[in-house]
Amino acid sequence: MTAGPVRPPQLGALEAAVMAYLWSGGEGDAKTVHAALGKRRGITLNTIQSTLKRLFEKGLLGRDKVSHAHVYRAQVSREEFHRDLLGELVGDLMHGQAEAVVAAFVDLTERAGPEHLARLEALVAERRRQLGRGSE
Amino acid sequence: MTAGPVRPPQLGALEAAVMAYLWSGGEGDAKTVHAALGKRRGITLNTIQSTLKRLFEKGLLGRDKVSHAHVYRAQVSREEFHRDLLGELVGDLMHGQAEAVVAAFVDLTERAGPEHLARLEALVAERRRQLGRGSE
DNA sequence: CCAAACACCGATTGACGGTCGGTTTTACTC
DNA sequence: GAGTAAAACCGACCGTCAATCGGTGTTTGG
Repeated sequence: MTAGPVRPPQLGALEAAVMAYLWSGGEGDAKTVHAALGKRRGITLNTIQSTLKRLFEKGLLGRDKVSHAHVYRAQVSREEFHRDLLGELVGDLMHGQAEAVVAAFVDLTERAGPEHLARLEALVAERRRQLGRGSE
Repeated sequence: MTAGPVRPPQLGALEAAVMAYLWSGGEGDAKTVHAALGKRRGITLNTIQSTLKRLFEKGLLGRDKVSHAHVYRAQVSREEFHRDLLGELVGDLMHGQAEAVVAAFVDLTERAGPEHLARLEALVAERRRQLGRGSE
């Protein structure tokens, strides 16, 4: 096996909305999801069904047959998905420009809310402390 | 103002290669770029030309007419582009999961090379120090 | 067994990137 | 100034992919 690079699939707008719904709501069948966000968008139940199926095929959703309906649920947690997404990008960018990437991230963190900087610093400190033992 | 959504365009494989070349090489016309990476791929000069033009239209490249040829150069630095790219993603993810995003990033930084953690910590510390005083 | 509920298939549309062929424009050279 | 070669430009086609839905199976509950 060739070690498939864990490519987190790019999601379209509707796909992202569906994932967000299931990450928050836990689970749901096509009808439920359609009621929650299909109605507003004026799209048919069929569209939701197709989207759910595609997400299922991408491995992002799991499903169980309950009576004659599929009940979908997230197969990959929001955190996991985001981690992969970020990892994909950062992994690419880190080649040669690691410094710049790190700096950019600090910048973004501050912009997202200076209070997050404290959290960031604490996490980094902890990691470094753990690195202290064992290696140089 | 709410900040114009600076959407960094997603680049295709060839586009990314061209940008990488110009970020490193400084500048070049279609022929140069084609010689550098078109030949290997067995693609026409025309293809390179189209790609350069699209990147120009996206605002990523600038160009000057020298004699009857366009000489292209990066209009957006690699760092700037990466910053925008990262900003786009992080901005999306930070909504609600800021903690997780920060943690994931620290994780990735360590994986990319534990020596980067020191840099990260230093940067964060500096930012926090600057937050203490007024601005300017 | 029949009808509703639901899944599945196939087709279409609209972006986009990659890829070129063919045409037009441009700029030197004689 | 005409001729020519270089390069730009235009338009077209293909492949991929998400969104969208109509039509057709399939399952189930009464």
